[in-house]
Parts: sequence; structure tokens; C-alpha cells
Amino acid sequence: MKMVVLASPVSTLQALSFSDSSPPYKLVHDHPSLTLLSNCKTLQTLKQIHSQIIKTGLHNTHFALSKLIEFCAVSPHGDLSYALSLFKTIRNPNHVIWNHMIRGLSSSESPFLALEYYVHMISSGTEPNEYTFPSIFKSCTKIRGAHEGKQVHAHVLKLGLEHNAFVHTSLINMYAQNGEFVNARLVFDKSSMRDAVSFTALITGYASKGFLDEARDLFDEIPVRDVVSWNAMISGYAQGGRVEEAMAFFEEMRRAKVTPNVSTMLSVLSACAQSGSSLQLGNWVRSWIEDRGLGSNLRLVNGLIDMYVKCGDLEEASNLFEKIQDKNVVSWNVMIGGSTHMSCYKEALGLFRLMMQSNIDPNDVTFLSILPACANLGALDLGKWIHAYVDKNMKSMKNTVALWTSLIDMYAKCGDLAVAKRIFDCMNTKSLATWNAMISGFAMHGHTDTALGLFSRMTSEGFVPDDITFVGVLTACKHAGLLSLGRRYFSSMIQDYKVSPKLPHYGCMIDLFGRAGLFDEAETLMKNMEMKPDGAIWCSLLGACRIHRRIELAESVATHLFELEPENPSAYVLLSNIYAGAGRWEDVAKIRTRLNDNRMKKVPGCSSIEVDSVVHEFLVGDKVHPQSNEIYKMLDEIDMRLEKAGFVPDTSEVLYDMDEEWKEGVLSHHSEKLAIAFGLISTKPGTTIRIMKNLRVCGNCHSATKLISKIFNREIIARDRNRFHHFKDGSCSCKDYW
DNA sequence: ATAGGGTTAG
Repeated sequence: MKMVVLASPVSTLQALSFSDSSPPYKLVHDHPSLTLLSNCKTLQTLKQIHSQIIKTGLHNTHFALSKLIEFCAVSPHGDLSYALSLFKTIRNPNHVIWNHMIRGLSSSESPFLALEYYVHMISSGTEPNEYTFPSIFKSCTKIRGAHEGKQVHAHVLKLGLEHNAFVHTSLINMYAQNGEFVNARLVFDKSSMRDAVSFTALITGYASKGFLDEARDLFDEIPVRDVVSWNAMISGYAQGGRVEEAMAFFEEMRRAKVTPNVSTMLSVLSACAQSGSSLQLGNWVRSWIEDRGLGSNLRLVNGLIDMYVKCGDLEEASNLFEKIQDKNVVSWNVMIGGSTHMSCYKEALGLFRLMMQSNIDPNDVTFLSILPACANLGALDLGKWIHAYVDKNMKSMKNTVALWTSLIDMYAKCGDLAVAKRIFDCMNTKSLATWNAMISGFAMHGHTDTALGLFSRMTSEGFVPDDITFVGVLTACKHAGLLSLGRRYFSSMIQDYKVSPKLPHYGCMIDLFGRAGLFDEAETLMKNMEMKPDGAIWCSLLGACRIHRRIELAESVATHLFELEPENPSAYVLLSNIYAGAGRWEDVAKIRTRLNDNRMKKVPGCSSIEVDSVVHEFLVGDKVHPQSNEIYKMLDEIDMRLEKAGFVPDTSEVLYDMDEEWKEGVLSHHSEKLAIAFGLISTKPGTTIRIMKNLRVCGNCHSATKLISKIFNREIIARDRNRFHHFKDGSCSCKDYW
């Protein structure tokens, strides 16, 4: 912005006397119309008072006008646009009027207007004073205008106002909040005024930018620590994710007998929420709130809801949520985000729908909370709607990079890789997360070369890959069975990038070793892992035993699985398949008996398909869908046409390869086939069918779907537990390797 | 007559 350079410090001071018609000062001050202002709550009342003031001639006094402007611009019941229009009618506004106006603008939604008025004030001949600058620096803080702030700083020096305590603190705050710590410290150190407030301004700057050690050092130096100083530290630790320290500081604050306030509690609740396991402290805060009659403070209630939801008590969160009369965007966001956080994706979608019905404008946080739910459920239509909304309302969104990244992730997980890539290519500014989303997107769709190519592009553009990047890279190798490449990435990850492998990284390597038949190497890696292998790793090893017909090894691997997850039937199913493959029918029968005797927690196979924005779900052999009759008729047609095309269902699989959908019987009624049948009858010929499945697709369904894509001339995109399959023209993108 | 430091959601 253009800044007017100030004339001489003691230039034209305007006469501040009241106009001739004004009554004596004391009378003006006591006038009943002005007393009324302090109780005024609505714009209408304000207008009445204003006309009263005009009738009595008081509007000719700067005093009355300044009171009116103050009320309209600064009071919470005021009206800034009324203040602006009133201000335009004032011929020679005095300092007080200018300052009220600027203060009102600085705390408004358009803080840059305060700077415009500041320039206007100077050019119209009124010199800013010590009351003006705090508001101006506040505006510079809000608009991140360190450059403008520096120019105004020069004005302060010219006018000799740098020793005023208020100007001093707001100046430090402006620099510190803009990350200009050198300048902030310069101002701070040059002054003899090392009072608690300016200390705190500096501390807050450091703490809010994550420089908690610097903040801590200063905090130890403050002569007197008040509640705001404590809050600055607690909030800094909470925002920096250092929740233990935030809570410890809170304890210390209580020991120091400093009375906490609402702000303190908001930070404490945030820390409790992030820890995910601090219900005790959270409940204590709740009683603190209720004891003080603050139960209807929306910020506090929202904080409580967030705390409950993240600590796993969705019920208590919902109770509080439903009791709120005037929910705001944060209330909803907290509930949606919490539901997504707890993997309650359908609830998240329901809450979002409720939010739209309640005419509450969603913001970037809303979308960042709801998009992962869309991605998980495969709710592509809602995802597309959000995409269009974001496009249209880009200007009001703050975290655009995160939003685009989340959209990439959603499109990739909903099966539309092309749109994901288009967004990626359009992004001028990318974050590490953006690259990660795109790399794992390509990886899960089996585009191994593209994923790996993107990885080298990202490093050559100066991005440093993290553990998530390598999950994507190693997954890409896993899906293509690229053992030696996988090995190279794995050791590069550890040696070049100092990323210590976690379970998913080990999982990819063990899967690669197992499928290659290198069981010794798999075993060595599993022994040397810092953590215990989880069920998924044992399962993938068991799967490898099946491919390589290693029956004895399979038995020992299965034993581990039985111990680790006694309620998980998949180990039994896999082992029985291995026995069946070797023709050991007696062992198969034994396993079946154990399966039936033990109480297994069956994970039902479930497939979903979205049609016209509605997600339809199908379980194995499901007959509850309202269009069940038509669906089963279509299933019959599919089977008939499959048979005609020469498809022979693998009867050994019918008997024994029930995979994770054990005991559910007839293969042709597997959930994915129901979903495909529904897709065929409810979407236009030739259009792509997208289905999502919670488990791995079984061998028989995989072969059937390949043929269905050819017979019905449909591209079928299926997401299973591990990856995407693109069925087209009789073949699948996974090349039967999955 | 007016003024400074803080505040939940990803």
C-alpha cells in the first residue's frame, strides 16, 4: 500500500474547540441521549438516539459525535457501516473521532481499512497521536503487513512516541507476530520499559511461531507473570503439539496461584483433545466451566466437544453438541472432524448434511474434515460438489494448498485418478503432503512407474521425503513385485533420509520378500524390527506361503496369528485354503471345526457403490436392498452371460477359497458382485462403474469381473482393502498380481 | 472523552 510520509512532527494541530452552538461541556457530557447510548443494543435504538441528538443540536458537538462513532465502531452492539456513513458527514473530525474510527476498523474484518483511514487522517491534516498507533499496529499485525508496520514505526519515531507504553507494546507485538523477531527484540531491548505486558507480547510472538524455548527463556525473566503471560506459554505449547508441557505449565500456573480464565481453559482443552487420553483433566475443566456459569460460552462448549470426541467419548460430545442453541461453524467442524478422527465416516457425512440444511457456511476446515470421510466411503459425488464449492469460494479459503491436496487424495481414493492428476498439475504451490498424496494415489492404482517418477521429480525439486512418502514409494514397488527396487528405496530411506522404518514400511518389504519366496530374508527382517509385526504382516506372509505351497511354514505363521488375533478368522481361512491346495482334506475339515467352535469375530464383506449421490451398501448374499429383485435378476443374467462366454467358476474355490468372506456360501453373491449388478441396472450404458470393498477381492470374483467388463462393455473401477483394480475389456490393471 | 499483550476447529 502507498504510505504518506508524515510532515513535521509538530505540524498543523487543528483547533479542538467545539463549534459555537455547542452548550457548555459539562452539559453535553451529562446529556440523557448520551447516557442512553451505553444501554443501546440494536441499530434501531441507535438510530433513535441519533435523531434525538440531532433534534437537540448535540450533533454539532465533537463530543456527541465522538460518542456516537465510538459506540457504532467499537462496541459489540454497534454497527461499523453505520459508523462509516456517519463519519462521512463529519466535516472536521477531531483526534478522538479519527481514533475511534481507526480502532473500530482495526478490529473489523477489513483491518486494511484502518490503514487507509490513517493515511486519510494524515493527509487531511490531523496528526496521529499515541492513541492512534496501537490500532494501526494491530492492523499491520492482522494483515501481516510488516512492511507497512515499519513505515508507521518511522512515524512513531518522528513524533517521539516510542516511549509510550501502549505504542511500545503494540509495536513489539506487530514485529513479533510477523515473525520479525530481530526488530521486535530491538524495540524491546532499547526501551527501559520491560514491563510484563511488553514481555508477554514478545513471548506470545515466539510461542505462537513455535519458538517455545525462546519464549520460555523470556518467561523466566518476567518480573511479574499475569494470566496473559501464562496463557501465552500454555497456548504456545498446545498449538505446537507439546501437550505434556502445556498441561505441566497449567499445573504450575495453579501452584503459582494465578487465576485462570476462559482463554486458559481453551488452551487446556485443546491440549487434552490432542493428547486423546486426558478425560480426567477435561472433566475437571468442565466442572470449572459449570461452576462459573460459563456453560453457554460457545467457545468453551466447542472446546469441550472437541476434547470429548478426541478422547473417544463421542456420546458425551453429541450430548453437548445437541444442547447448543446457536451452533456456529466451529461446533460443526469439531463434530465432523471428531467423527472422521474416530473413523465414523457416515456420521461425519450426516453431520455435514445437517450443517448445509442449517445454512451454516462451510469453510476450509469443514472441507479438510469431511474430505477424508468422502475418500474413505468413496463418496465421489459429494467430493465433486465440494470441489466445485472450493473453486467458487477460493477467496474465502485460507488453506488452499491443504484443500487441493485433500481433494487429490479424495479423487485418488474414489478412483478418479485423472482428476487427481489434473489438480496436481494445476497447483503452483505444492507441499510435501501434495506430493505424498499424488505418489500414493498412483501407487494404489498400480501406476508404479509414474509413482516412482514423481518421487524423483519431487526430490529434484528440493522436497525432502518423509515416512509417508516412503509408504507410497514402497507400496508402488509392492504392487508391481519390484523386489530389488524396493530394497534400494528401503535402504535409501534409512541411510540417505534418516527415516526410521515403521510397520507399513516393513509390511511392504516382508510382502515383497514373501511373494519372491525369500522367506529367510522375510524372517530376518521380522526378527530385527524394532516393533512386533502386526496381524497384517503375518497375514501377508501366510498369503506368500500359499503361493509357494510352504505348508509347514504356513502352520507356524498361522500359530502366531491365532495367538495375536484369536478372533480373526482370516488365518483359519487362509490355512484351510493352503491345506485344500495340497489336497489335505482332513486338515481342512479340522480347521473348519476350529472355525466353528471358536467364536470368531467375522468381518462381513461389504461393497458399496454411489449412484446419484447416494451410497448403496451390500453385504454378502444381501437381500435388504429395495431393488433386490431386479439386482438378483441381473445377477442371473450376469452368470448366464458369463457361462455363455465360457467362464468356468473355480469349483475348488467355491468350496474352499472363501478368503475373508468365509462361510457365506455362494460365490456369485459376493458383495462386490451385488454392487456391480446394481451398478449395471442403475447407471447409463457405457459409463464407468466404481465400487469400494472393505476386504480383498477374491480370485473368483476377480476373474468374473474381468469378463463382465468385456461382456457389458463397462469400465469397472474397484477399490479393495489393498489397492485399486481397473477392469476394462476383459483384463485388469493389476495384471492379476495383488 | 480514546489506547497495549491471549482465545476453540484441520
